[in-house]
Amino acid sequence: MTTARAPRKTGQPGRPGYDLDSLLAVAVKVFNDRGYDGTSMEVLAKRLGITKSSIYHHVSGKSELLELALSRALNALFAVTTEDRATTGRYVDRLEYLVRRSVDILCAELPYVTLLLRVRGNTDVERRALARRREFDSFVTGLVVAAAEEGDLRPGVDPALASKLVFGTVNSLIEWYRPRTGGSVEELADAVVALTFDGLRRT
Amino acid sequence: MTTARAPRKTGQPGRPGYDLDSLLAVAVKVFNDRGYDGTSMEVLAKRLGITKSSIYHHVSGKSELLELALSRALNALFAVTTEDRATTGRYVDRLEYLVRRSVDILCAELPYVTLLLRVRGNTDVERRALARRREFDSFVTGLVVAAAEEGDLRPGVDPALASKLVFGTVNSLIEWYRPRTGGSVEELADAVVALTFDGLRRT
DNA sequence: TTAGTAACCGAACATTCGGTCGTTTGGCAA
DNA sequence: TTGCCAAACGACCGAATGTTCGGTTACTAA
Repeated sequence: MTTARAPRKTGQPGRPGYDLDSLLAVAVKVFNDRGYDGTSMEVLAKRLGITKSSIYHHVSGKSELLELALSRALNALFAVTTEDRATTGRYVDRLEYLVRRSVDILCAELPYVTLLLRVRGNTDVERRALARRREFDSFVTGLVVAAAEEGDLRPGVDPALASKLVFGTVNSLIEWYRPRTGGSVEELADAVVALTFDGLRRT
Repeated sequence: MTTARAPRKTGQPGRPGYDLDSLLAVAVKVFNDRGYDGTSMEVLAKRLGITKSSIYHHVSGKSELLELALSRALNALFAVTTEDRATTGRYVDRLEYLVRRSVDILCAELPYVTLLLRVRGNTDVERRALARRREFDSFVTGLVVAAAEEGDLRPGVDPALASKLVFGTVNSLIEWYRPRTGGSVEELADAVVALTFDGLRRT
């Protein structure tokens, strides 16, 4: 569990070892295991199988690792908001599409999104990420409000509350979803949409 | 924001100041703001308005603060599992009751439950808390499975998945719920039950 | 006034933290 | 073989961390 050697790289000149991407992947995994603040460069190095100082060859510091990871998650999420089916058609349908695609991205970029959803705002890097995340949230809330105005939502549901709860459901996937445990991502997205839109109880 | 003096205490002998409960309340708030690992005894002392060393008069160390807080949250949650309406009647109704009461407790003990839901398992204290939390989760899953067997759930819903999603929804409250922002806790519990059991879409 | 008591203080401590530096290693192309 | 270069190394640094300890302060009850 301590050392986990043998990265990658082929063909290129220079000594073989980690490149930025493969190093980041390991780092994010460790950050999720122990929390960002709970992860020292020392234990990170140990899990990488290299020394502390070697990490600084790839990255300027601990916070850059965080920034790279958070950007990746945020870019993936924001990309959805400009997709065709998220910007045209009835708003319920846009909303359903957004929920579905969010599940996709959450699963595809699981470690990065996990890290994003746990950011507290202690540093500038974290605060910037939180600001972008709020942007995404307000896009979602806008969809729910518009869907309610179009009369496609169950009456009596507060749109602001509903959007928080729905994306609470989606985001809670990071607490337990692990790839390759039976069933495709599409089936999972179906289940999430079914539950959030039609509910649990037999009708 | 730095110093936040003036605790409480009356009548009793001894110098006035924090007692364990009032100190713990502040500590948990800070832990939630910055994360447990991201909170040093120094900044904690500053927010308490006393010195680092004074904290050790009330508590044996940082980890005891965490343990006290986590126990409080877990005890509150487990208390529900032995209540009458959670152990008798049709299983859907038990489940609905449990969801409703979980919302209550989440709101009533918000800081403590928030801390609990963010534990990563870095130390023994955290791992013990995670183990007790898993116990609670399996109680919930048991209810969902039984409700499905009684035929009260929408067909085609995987019980294990459903229980994870429903409690994902409930637990996501900690991300945004703040006391006294319009509406009682009961109304919130109603909304959560309505959404999880009947869904978002107009029927 | 005097005890008793609960809370607080300040200076120190060993350890761990994130980060720097100059040097070495291993694979490629010429 | 040579030269290049990306990657890794080990020793070190100042600052921050959690904790300890002996002493002080402010209140109550007698």
